[in-house]
Amino acid sequence: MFVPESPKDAIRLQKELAGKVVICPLPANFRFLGASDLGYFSLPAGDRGKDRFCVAVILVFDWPDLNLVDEASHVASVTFPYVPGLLSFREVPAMLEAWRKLCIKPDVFLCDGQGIAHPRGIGLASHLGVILDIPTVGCAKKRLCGTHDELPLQKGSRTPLFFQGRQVGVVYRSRTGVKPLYISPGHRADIDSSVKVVEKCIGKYRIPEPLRQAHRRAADLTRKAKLFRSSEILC
DNA sequence: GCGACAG
DNA sequence: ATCTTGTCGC
Repeated sequence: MFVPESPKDAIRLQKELAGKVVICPLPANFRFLGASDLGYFSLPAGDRGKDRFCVAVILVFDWPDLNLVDEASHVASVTFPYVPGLLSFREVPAMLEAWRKLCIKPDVFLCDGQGIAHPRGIGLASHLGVILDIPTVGCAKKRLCGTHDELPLQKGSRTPLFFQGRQVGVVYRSRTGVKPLYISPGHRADIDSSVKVVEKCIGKYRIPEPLRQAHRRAADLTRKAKLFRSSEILC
């Protein structure tokens, strides 16, 4: 039951995995930070026009300089539908394949999605962290669940994100006037150290630099993969 | 029953 | 996420 057949099975598995999530400070010192993202594409009209694929990308940077030191990617077919709260079942499989291809395994991993700021306490970052048993941090561009006070427009401002009476993360304004980020621990991380890592990754833009670069790489590879597979079908 | 709803 | 052109603003 590694890959659930239905959303119902997925939720059952989530509740099981949620019990394995560990909340503790991230390593005080570490050498490599990983960041991942996915791109999706479908083939042009035709018999297989509805097939969906995804490209998972993982970038590894040295810390705290953030120079790119390794990279891996993997193309796979999408096997699970997008359901809010079940995103990890769509993205984790391809991510694990990309992880296998890395030469340098990062010490801390940044994910494009929620950590424990999730209805069942196990968003994408937590799920991946538990499966690989590595420290992960969730950094989402939108809120999935929870409530919070209004946030000042100045960059650097933050406010706790609460869910069911307890703090699950932080809403963080990475740049003045932009929409905030939703930061929460994934696995083997806590709220404070998660925010600190993300904070140190903010460059000139809203999205932390490692995730931003992973996103660009994923977009590039997705475009290439689509062209390649399209031309293969024509032959 | 009516909204909300990561990517 | 993805499909898509121009366009308002710093």
